[in-house]
Amino acid sequence: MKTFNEKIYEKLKLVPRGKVISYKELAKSVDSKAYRAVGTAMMNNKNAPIIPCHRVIKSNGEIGGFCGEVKGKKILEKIKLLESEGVEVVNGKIDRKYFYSFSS
DNA sequence: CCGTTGACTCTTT
DNA sequence: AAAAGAGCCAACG
Repeated sequence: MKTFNEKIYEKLKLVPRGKVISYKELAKSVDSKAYRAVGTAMMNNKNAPIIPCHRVIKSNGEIGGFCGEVKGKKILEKIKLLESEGVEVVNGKIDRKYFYSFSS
């Protein structure tokens, strides 16, 4: 039995470049509503290189607090640059059309 | 086993 | 529109 975070990682890895997904949708993809646990899994994520955490965002289209307004940290622009490769980031937010869905 | 915590989300004010 | 409160699940001590 894989742990919750493992399942989340698998799903997240399936998200194509230029697309993003919200915590809720990600949790739902694993048949759970643990959107909180999803975020915790990302924080704990030991598979950092294989997990595009920056591709996971909030449902309202904003980036997660992990790079939103971290004083002293400049990762904010780094994330925006990564998303700019395929996702149009407007005012620090992402359009719904860039949201990836597992329901095909 | 229970209480606290967290990269969240939804509803109401 | 912005802010606050309640609800949600999993991991840790």
